[in-house]
Amino acid sequence: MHYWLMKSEPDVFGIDDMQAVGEDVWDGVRNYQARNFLREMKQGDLAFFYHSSTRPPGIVGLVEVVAEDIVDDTQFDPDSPYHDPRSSPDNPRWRTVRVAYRETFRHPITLDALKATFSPDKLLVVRKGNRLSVMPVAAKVAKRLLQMGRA
DNA sequence: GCCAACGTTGGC
DNA sequence: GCCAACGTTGGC
Repeated sequence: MHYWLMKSEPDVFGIDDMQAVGEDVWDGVRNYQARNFLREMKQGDLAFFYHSSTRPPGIVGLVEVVAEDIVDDTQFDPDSPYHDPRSSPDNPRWRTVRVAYRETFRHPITLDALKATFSPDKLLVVRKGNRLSVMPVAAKVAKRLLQMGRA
């Protein structure tokens, strides 16, 4: 079982939306490095839900991977902001996972707290200039994050 | 709203 | 294959 971190803008889709829908396809990722991490995800993996482009940014909850290797249909939708005209249904360029809401942390972990607790080589999201929207989290770090969030 | 960081595109 | 221009992310 592996841990991950996934970013979302609460103005677009936040942890409350995640809780409301219960389950959702994590669509809209259009970065190859992030997609490669999505491809590595397995059913049962847990992902920290991170709010970006908000004040304060930080980890707010937890979701679980419930289905692997899902085609992101928004790539074929001309009306979608995630439309990719160069991807073909025969060979979809963007695949993702389906996730289910698990919990909202009693104590959201702000980016400031993350920076104070973890060095950039331990937790990628605190690295300056990091723009990855999906990234792995080491088990040891994940355990600590769960403690902090649930405290 | 600004701007640093950095991924992508396209001309050559 | 290089690299300048451009677009996007995301913290502040």
